[in-house]
Amino acid sequence: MAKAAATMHGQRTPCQHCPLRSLPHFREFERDELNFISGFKKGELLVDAGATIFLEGAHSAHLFTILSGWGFRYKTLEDGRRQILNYVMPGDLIGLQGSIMGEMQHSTEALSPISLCVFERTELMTLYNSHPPLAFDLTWIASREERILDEHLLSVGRRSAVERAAYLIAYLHQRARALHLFNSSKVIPITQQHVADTLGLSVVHTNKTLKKLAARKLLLWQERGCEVLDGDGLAELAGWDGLDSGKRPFI
Amino acid sequence: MAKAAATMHGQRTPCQHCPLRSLPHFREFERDELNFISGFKKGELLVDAGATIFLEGAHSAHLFTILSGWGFRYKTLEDGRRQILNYVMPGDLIGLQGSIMGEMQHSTEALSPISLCVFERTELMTLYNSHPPLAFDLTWIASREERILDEHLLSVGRRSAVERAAYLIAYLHQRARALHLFNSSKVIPITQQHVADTLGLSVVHTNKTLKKLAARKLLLWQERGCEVLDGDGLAELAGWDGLDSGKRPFI
DNA sequence: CGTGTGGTTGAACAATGTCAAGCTCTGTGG
DNA sequence: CCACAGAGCTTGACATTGTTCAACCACACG
Repeated sequence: MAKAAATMHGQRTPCQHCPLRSLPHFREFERDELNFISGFKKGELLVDAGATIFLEGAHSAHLFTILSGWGFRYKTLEDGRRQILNYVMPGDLIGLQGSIMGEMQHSTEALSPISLCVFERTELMTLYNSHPPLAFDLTWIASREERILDEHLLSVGRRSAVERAAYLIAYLHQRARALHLFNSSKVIPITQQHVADTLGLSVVHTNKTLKKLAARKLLLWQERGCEVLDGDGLAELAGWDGLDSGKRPFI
Repeated sequence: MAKAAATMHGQRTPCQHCPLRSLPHFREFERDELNFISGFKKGELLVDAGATIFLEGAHSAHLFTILSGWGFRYKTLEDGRRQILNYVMPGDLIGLQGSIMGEMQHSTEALSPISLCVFERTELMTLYNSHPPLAFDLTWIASREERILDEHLLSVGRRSAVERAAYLIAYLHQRARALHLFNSSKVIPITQQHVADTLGLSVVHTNKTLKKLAARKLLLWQERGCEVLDGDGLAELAGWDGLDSGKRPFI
């Protein structure tokens, strides 16, 4: 199932030349902050599509920032039922929950090949001591995740199947677009099984639901993913206001 | 509908004698931290049952810690469908999301009379600058909320109606018990409408689902609330591991 | 060539929602 | 003290939504 290949490198991209920092989506950093983070970064990690980055129950010594690629966080029940909680994309810090509170209570898997910046959990407290604005950013990052989960919960709990699907695709589209991820592929690299497990639906019903959206010319389902034709139309159908457009911090 | 009565007091309970601090559930504080927080606290606020504490879209200048009472966070769709996101109880910090990120994107309402400690948003950065361990606690608090939302999402997305209901009641029971909230009443002060809006079900179906749990002698539905007969049984039925039993910080 | 993964479809069935009515409290005003 | 109204709970009949099962298809890959 999961090809668990992972390769560790020494530091390749220095934070000062991080390709993500030039995106208008992220806030600017002080030189001092940048230097600190560069020292905080221990190296880079490459994982294959399908690889598990974190497993529920683990106590990881590391946390990561996604440099490139797509992945998702999920939880499972004992009998195998799976719920996808959220998707991770470049600039996202993963493993913070586990680093702050101890044990990881969800798993994280790669949807595409992913490259990661590696940080060490034990050095987190140094960050809090020496760089209060970065500490604030960490709380900001956790609050943002909370906010997104609020919206997902509203979606799964109260939106109809069509609305839910429309919301999910609109959400992924907005995030990916802000990160300029559609320069090469234009396709969101998920299967209908992923959509089903995110929306709390069966694959069969998900398939029929996506067909309805395709019939309305809102999206197109390709091999290995989804192409968005009308992101605003999807958001409107879902009754969703869209994401914050302001700049956000990242570590 | 909402009786919006609220009364502001000067500081009544000094943080050094906060009744919550003596609970084994919370972590101990340094004298220095306690002094800082005591200065951070601007007063106390009393709100009636049914009152709205935060409204979606507002930019509140304050954040609060619950001293006593029950409440809940929720979001609504334009046509009125409501999703309850989580419940708030003594020791919970509310309004952090809004304080960190700007606008509040959910509402908060009191289930019972609530007393609140009042803090000012503008002084948050002082906390980050002067007390790194407290800053860490704030991130911890945000991460904890995230973790709870993860579990809720799993519940609403993948558990059956009976499992969901069992999980919710077990969850509320465990939290309230850890806070010694059942000394007086033994009853969780919610209506079946609240349960329905938390689980993403209709009230009618919720009623029938709760009857099944009552038939199994797991709980008892009273006027104005729910009494738990077998918390472990509920958790087991839901396939839920329960909350962390460790101490947690609070501000 | 097989084989596997992911997508598609229809039919039977189960879970949940909607509607409508009635019931039991509690609080309120006459 | 009684009548009434409203909130919350309960129940049954029926409609809708979503699930399960069982095929089958198309394509990529070894």
